This record gives sequence, structure tokens and C-alpha cells, in this order.
Amino acid sequence: MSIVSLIQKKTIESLSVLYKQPFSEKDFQINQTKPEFEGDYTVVMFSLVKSLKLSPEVIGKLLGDHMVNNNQALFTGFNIIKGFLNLSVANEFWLGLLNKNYGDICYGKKEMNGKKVMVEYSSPNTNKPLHLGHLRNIFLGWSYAEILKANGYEVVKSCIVNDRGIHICKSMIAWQKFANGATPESAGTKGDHFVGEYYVKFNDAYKTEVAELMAAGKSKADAEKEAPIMKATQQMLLDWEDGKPEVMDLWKTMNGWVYSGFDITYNNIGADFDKVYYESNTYLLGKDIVQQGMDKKVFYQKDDSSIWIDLTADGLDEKIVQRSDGTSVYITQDIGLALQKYEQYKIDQSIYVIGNEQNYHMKVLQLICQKLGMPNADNIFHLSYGMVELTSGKMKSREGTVVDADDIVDEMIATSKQHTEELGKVQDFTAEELKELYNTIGLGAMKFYLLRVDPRKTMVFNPAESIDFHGFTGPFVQYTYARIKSILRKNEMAIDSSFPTSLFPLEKELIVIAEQYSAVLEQACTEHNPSVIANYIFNLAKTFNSFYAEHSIAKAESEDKKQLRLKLAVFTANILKSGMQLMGIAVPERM
RNA sequence: GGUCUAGUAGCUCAGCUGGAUAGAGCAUCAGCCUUCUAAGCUGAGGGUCUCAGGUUCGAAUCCUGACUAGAUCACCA
Repeated sequence: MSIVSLIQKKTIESLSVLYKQPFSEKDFQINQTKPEFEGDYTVVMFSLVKSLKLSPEVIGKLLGDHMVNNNQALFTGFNIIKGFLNLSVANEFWLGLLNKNYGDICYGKKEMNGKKVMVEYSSPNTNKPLHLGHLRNIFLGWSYAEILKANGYEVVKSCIVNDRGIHICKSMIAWQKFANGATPESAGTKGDHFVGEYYVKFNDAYKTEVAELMAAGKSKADAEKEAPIMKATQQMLLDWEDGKPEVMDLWKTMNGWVYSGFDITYNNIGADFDKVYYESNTYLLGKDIVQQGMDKKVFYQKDDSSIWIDLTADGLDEKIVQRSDGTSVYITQDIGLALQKYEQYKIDQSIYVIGNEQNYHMKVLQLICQKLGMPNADNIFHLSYGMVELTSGKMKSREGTVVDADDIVDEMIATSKQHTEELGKVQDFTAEELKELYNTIGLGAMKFYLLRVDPRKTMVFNPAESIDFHGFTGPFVQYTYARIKSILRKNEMAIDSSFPTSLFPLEKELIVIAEQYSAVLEQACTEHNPSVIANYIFNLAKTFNSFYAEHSIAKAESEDKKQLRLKLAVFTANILKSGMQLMGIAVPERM
């Protein structure tokens, strides 16, 4: 039980005895006491003042006396300032907590709860390489999956690959026209980048053709429709749907190139999936569902035989679910896939990590599933995250301002190499150890930078700031960890040591923060928010660094103190490592 | 135009289930390495929490309305 829950419980007990009526945790609030006042945790009494019609002084005096007298092992005293009852928690409590948990590498995590959750993330198109926005998505999805595990859920990480459609055909057409049989191998280019180049070439050629047609007197709309390369692309999509062998071959080949490129990126950044869905397999799903929807009168048919759902009563619009030619649209496939996920895995919750540009789409998806009475409809959750912008504004592929995922990762690793060399602390490392260290620090900086912001918010990517390894950054936390490990290599821990009874403020503060770890993991889970962990871990590391500067461990005032501080160091290191792991960030033994 | 989201220090962000004098990091300035890793520590300056109302003992936090910015509202995905 957390200290806050414990104080809640004790407060309720005392209030019930004192006022002979039932109370609940909603009748008052427990906060951490502000540093400028004496005490550790505070009962905010204003709401009690109102309901009991007594002054805070009267309530506080009685409550404080009763709580301290009846829990002498837990509380050592209290003071009242305005409506705040500040309680001091006994050092024995903090020391006991430290002694019990400092060596537990699973500290703060929960037992399995028997629930299963699917987290879908990444979900790229196969016509161009991953960019900075994908990285936010991937880090967020991966981290949230880990946070769910830490809170006792069984997790299935999934990905839907958008491997078909007009945008894929565009790169295919451009390759046919311009590549002269070139391959990623012949060009010496990573597969996904190679294909991406042809997607760009398509757009260039298309633009040129449209301009030519307009110069010849066509309207813009006509020119865009009639451009030969666009017509060829549309024909290719039809051929693909017919399964024309040479189109299928090219499609498979080019997607293969992209996948090999993605695999390298995923591998570099430590992303993985338990189940990968391909749109080419799922795009026909949902046809039965359309019929069921018709039978249930959830959908209706228009004169041109297209099928719709009317969501105006829910404050949304009418939405098409099947085209007049009988083919299904994006949302229909999604309904089919949502059902398939449930049937295959019997998941209790289905989480979609998708950008907030699709908020409307996801709302519609869930609403349709609910109206169809699908068993898992209420368990769909859109983990919506904000776009990543640059200091110069939004990333625009047309203006070439898109930050490529591989490039930025390489840059971060190069920066970590440069900093490490400048500092010259690991000159005895082998080439292999150095490579691993640069990766750990560079990726750590990158992941921390993207995860430290509330996912829901649009964030600004500032290149200069992102490669800063000081302050609120991944390397700062990694450095703190490495320093602790250095101390632990040089100092022996005693098996059984006696405790000092007094604690310096920073010694106590470390334990108080460590105590909150479990609550933080829970909060990160319920709020779908890894930044809660990033903020917490940073605060813990910062506090340790202050402690480190203020108190010597190796040359402590006494052997008791030394052993206490070694335990504090181990406890801190374990939590730093655990919290960073939940964000997909490794911590080095030395740096 | 409808719907949704956001606006906190020069910059990037916390704080938002209402609570004590609104916090970090970066940047700026001043200090700290003969002592466990200075990728560190200590201190200073820096705020009309976009604006205007309302709710109440108390509002950055809740409500209403403006203003500003973004997203979205396709027989695209």
C-alpha cells in the first residue's frame, strides 16, 4: 500500500471515530507537503471544514492528535497551517521501505491481472521511408506497451502495414518509367529510401505533365485527371486488384525492398511487433459486416447503390461505408480488422496509436462498431498524439522539410560519439563497446526527447535542443546511473548492517520519491502517458545528483551512513533503469 | 461554416479529478573539480498562466464568451 493510501486510510479511521459518521477518501485530499513547511504529507481540510461546520484549527487539532496517538510507529507529529494538516512520517517507515525494496529490480511493478491488450502502432505506408513523426508514434506505442506490462497486462504489439493502394502504385509506375531496372543493391541505397525516391519522382513527373496540359489550354482539374502518368497509375491499381502477374511481381519486389529497409530501422531503434497485419490481406474485410449493418438497419443504401451510415444524431456527418461499385472503403476495412483482432486474440482492450489528425475517423470507427453491437466496441481506445513540428513550422514533404528517421537517429548517435570523445572518459573501451555506448546515448537522447512531452500535445522538434545532453534529457539520467554504478564498483555493501536513525533531508527525499514509483507507473498507464515516467525519472535523477554533491558515500560520517547511502544508490539505480526501460532506453554501466 | 484540440518565463515543457508564495530544463549572469565520473552541483534575474466575465472560502485548473493557432468534416488512405 502506498503511503498516500495509508494516510487516507488512517485519516478515514480517525475521522470516523471522532465524528461518529462514515467518511471516504473523497471527503478530503492528501498532498505532498510543500518543502517550505514542516511535514511529509498533508491532509487538506477545507472540504471537511464545510461539511463539519467547524474551524480548521479544531478539526486539525483533534484529527492530528488522534492520528499521531493511534499510529505512533507511522507518524511523529503534525502542525496546522490554515486548512492544512501537515503530518510528519517516521524515519522508521522510510528506512523500512528502503531496506525492503532497494534490491528489488521489479519494484513498483504489478502482478499479472489476466487482462489482454493489443497496442497497434507504427502502421506505415510502404511508399516512403519513416520520418520523425513515425518515431514519435513508434516510441510512444512501444513504451505504452511496456507500461501496460508493468501494470500487469498481457500485451500484443501489432502493426497494420498499408501496403496497397494508389500511393503504392505511384512509386511502382515511376520505377517502371525511370529506373532502368535499378535496385537498392545496384544503387547502394537502403530499400525504403530507394522506393521513396521513386515516389518523389512520380510527383515531379506528374507536376510536369499537369503543367504541360494546362499550358495546352486544359483546366487544372482536367489536367490533373488526364495526366498520362496518373492514368497509368490508376490502371495499375485496377490491374493489381485483378491480380495481374507482372504487377503483382513488381509490387511484391518493391514492397520487399521497403520491408528490408524498415527492418533495419526497427532493429536500430528497438521496435518490434508480435503480429503484423497487411492491408492487402485486410482490405476486403468488412463486406459481411456491411450486409449485417443493412440487416440491422444501421446502414442504408442510396439510389446509386452506395451504402452509408447517418451519424448526424451523434453530432457527426453521414459516412460512406461501401462505394457504389461495391468496393469497400478504408473505414469498412477498419471495422473488419477491429473484429478480427478481437476474434483472434480475445483482447480486453484494443489500443490504436494514431496521430490526432485521425481523431474524427477513430470516433466514427468506434461509433459504427458500437451501433453494430460488436462485442469489443467499447474497448477500442484511440491513443491520439500530436504532430511533431519544426521550429520553422510544420514538416512538409513538398518543401523537403521532412526529417528522415534514419538521418536523425544517425545524427544523434554521431553527436553522442563526439561528446563522448571530447570528454574522454572511456578511452579503454573496445571499438565494439564504444559503438554500443554511442547507440545507447544517442537513442536514449532521441527517445527521451520525444517521450518527455505529453503525447496529446503538438510538440516542437528543435534540432539544437534535441542534441543537447544536459538538463532534462536521456543522457542526464544515463549519466546519473553510470555514476552510481561507478560508486558501487568501488564500495562493498555489507550483508547486514544496522541503521542510522536520523536522515538528512536529501537522504529522506530520495526515499520519498522512490516510494512514489508505483503510483507513477499506474498514472502513466491510466493516462496513456509515458511522459509521466520521463518527468518522474528526471526528478529522481536530479535529486540523486544533489544528494551526491552534498553527501559523500565512500567517505560517509560512519559505516552505518555509508551502508545507508549505498542502499539509496542501489535503490535509485534500480528505479532509473526500470523507468528508462519502460521508455525503451538502456542505461550504460559507464559513460 | 460545423466539430475537436491547444494557448503558462526569451525558447521547450510540467502543473489542470479546484488548495499554501505557479515549477523544471535550455538560454543569460555569478560561483563550485588536491574528495565517490563537472554529460554534475549551488545561487540570481526572468510570469497580466491569451483576454473578459461567471461559479466559491479559494481558479493556471471548472463554466460561458471572445481572440489566436492547429486538426478534421472525400465514393483518399
